[in-house]
Amino acid sequence: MMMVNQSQMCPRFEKAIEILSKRWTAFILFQLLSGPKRFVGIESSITNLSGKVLSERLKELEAEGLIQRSVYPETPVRIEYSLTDKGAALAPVFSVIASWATEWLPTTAPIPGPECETLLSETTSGS
Amino acid sequence: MMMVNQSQMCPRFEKAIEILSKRWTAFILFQLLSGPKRFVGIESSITNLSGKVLSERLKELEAEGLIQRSVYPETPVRIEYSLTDKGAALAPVFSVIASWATEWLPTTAPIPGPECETLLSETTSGS
DNA sequence: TAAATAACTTACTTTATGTAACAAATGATA
DNA sequence: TATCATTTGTTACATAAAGTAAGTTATTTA
Repeated sequence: MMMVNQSQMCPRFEKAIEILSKRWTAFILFQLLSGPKRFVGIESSITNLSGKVLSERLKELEAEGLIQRSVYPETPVRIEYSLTDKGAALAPVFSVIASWATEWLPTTAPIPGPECETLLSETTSGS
Repeated sequence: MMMVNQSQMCPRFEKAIEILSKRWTAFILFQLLSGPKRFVGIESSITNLSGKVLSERLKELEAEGLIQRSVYPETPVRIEYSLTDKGAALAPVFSVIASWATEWLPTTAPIPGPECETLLSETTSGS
């Protein structure tokens, strides 16, 4: 029997969705949008993300060319993760998602959290 | 010990990312962007998506108000899934992702697939 | 009554993720 | 030199999510 790629999608678009919809990757990328961060910094900023999976994701994202890993041999060693140009180019994606969330998701905040408007910093201006 | 929500993210934005980054949901929503589809139509258009998970996701998306389930009591019964206004409002998200993919992902097409440029237009010829 | 068809469900297997203890790397310090 | 403190991971094991394939329901036709 002949195996057929039945997807009607552009392979690059499909790949982009695969990257972004893998669990935790979008959160990790978003956290790095605001600047370089260390391992524990990312870990503690994302609820329920385990160090084990963060380690896997960081390797995957580095392999995809979305983030860069920089080692600073201080005492103790400091390792920073930052977005590459390719990764930083995803900013508009998060901006559009934020716009949609603002318009369509209920606010339902039992405890008032941080102001949403400020969270996307320089990317907040509508497209 | 006091439990603290350590996330620095806007709850609505976090929710949006959660929805979109759950496995298969983005693909399902994208498929519905081009118009209402039946269960098997969605299933066959997304490689490796099982009927079991599709069934779960469709219920979740309906519960979120992103899609609508319509029953047509014909012979045999026909059930169509379509985007609500809330769901259709996600179109720009996919558009921006597609732009990013076009600019930053390698084309690496061993077999030339469908033209990427046409895939996000509402006028895409249906399956 | 039985077949045909679409839309799911259920039981079971495989894969992904969470948890918590442990190892590797680094320079300061004894 | 050797040990220590600190950060960054990694490993072993348990739990949760997803894949597979057979079964169920509902309906009309024969």
